[in-house]
Amino acid sequence: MTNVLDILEERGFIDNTTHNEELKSYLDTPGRTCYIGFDPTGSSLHVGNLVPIMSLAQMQRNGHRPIAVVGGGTGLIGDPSGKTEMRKLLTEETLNGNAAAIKGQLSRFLDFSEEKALMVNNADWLTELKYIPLLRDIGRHFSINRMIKAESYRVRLESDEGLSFIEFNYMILQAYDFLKLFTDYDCAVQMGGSDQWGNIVAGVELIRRMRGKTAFGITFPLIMTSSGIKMGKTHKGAVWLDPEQTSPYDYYQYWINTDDRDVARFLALYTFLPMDEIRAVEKLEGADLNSAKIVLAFEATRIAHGAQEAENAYRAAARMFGERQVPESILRTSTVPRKGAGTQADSVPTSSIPMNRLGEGIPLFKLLTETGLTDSSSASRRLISQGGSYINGRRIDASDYMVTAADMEEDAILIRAGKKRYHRLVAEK
RNA sequence: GGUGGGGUUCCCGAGUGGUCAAAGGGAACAGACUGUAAAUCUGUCGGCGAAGCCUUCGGAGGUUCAAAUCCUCCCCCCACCA
Repeated sequence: MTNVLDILEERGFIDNTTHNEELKSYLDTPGRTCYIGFDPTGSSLHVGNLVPIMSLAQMQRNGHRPIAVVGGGTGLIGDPSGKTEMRKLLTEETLNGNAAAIKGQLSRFLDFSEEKALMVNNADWLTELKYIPLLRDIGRHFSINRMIKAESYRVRLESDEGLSFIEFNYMILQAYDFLKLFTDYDCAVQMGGSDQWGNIVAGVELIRRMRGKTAFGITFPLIMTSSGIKMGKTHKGAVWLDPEQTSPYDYYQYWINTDDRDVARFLALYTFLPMDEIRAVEKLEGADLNSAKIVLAFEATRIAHGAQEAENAYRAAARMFGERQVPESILRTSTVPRKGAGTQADSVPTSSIPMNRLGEGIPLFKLLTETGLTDSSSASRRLISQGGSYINGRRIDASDYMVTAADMEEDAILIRAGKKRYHRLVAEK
């Protein structure tokens, strides 16, 4: 069980592969090169991108060389796959900025030293292409008859939205990417989400036609939570890897709130913990299952933001929700703190408030809005009247409650809205 | 270009002159129950320091005591035809 393909399979990464047996033996030799394209349509990757990222990391940990292709060139076109409508076209500037940001984030997951992993931007070659030579050299290998049968195009051809010519070319460019990487980096494996199947196969075939060699494709399943939501989505939008957009504490909390049914599956996908430990998690329930969630959250945060941030988030959560000792027997390889790491408040959203304002007293409903815990005074009143507002853990149900210096506890006031949202107020001297 | 149908509060979707801050569902939020889970039940779900007031039904005007609802122009979407 050392072949990466088996590992990926076992951990739930595989949706489909091209010529599975050949691929497997191809990967028996270490030092193979594989790639995944990342769309630079945003300035940050998010939890939904984690499966591709982790698969590259698994590849690297098992002796192969991953290439992350930032789609600076294809991003100028817009992939119609899996989209019901045409994407807005982005400017080259924006795309380049995004590409740079994404590179930074990937380096958390992959070791780029000594070219153990590579990052390239397909804008480097795609923007150089000349139309006529492209048509003559590449275009002639593509059959329109075949292309329009591809799921991604068919959906759009049948829809009211239609498919623009620019999008129709996307497949050709992605196939060209694969050919280019195959030629320049000896990269014979492309991976991607299941919606990429058509694009990947197009590349595999292009390589066979033009080089007479076999290249391979692997696709990942679309990960949904058991409650039927796309992975990494919350009502507030995506869960980002950029700590500026999603704080490590919120990131940790996202994982803590994992549905019971998903814990083991997510541990396999989103951590590097050994499978035999993870399988044991499937039998856990109740409090122990919550311990497993702590490990999941800790590991996921550690991988994305580093050990320090993970520990801060752990301690902040312990302070807010009470500390739970993670038993040694559960996922023992994890470096999660197990013996009372203590608590800390730094990771909880904190703001300061002038002492004199506290002297006069501030209505609680105003403070709730100021700290961002509610959107309006009306919402605050609602919250208070429903018994969802707390100061230092004590429920406040007087809608006209005045917050004063008397509410200070250890130089701070901890305001809570509902069960999970906290804000800490520190007095300015 | 022609003809017909639409654009409603976060989403879907009712509403065709007052009783509409606007049915119903979903999402969300709070409470209870729990394990910071799920399911369930209850409540809430435009804004404003209560009554009351203010803003909202694609945009701009108009008719009317009164408009999401009627009229005019404009923008956008869809269907069929060309």
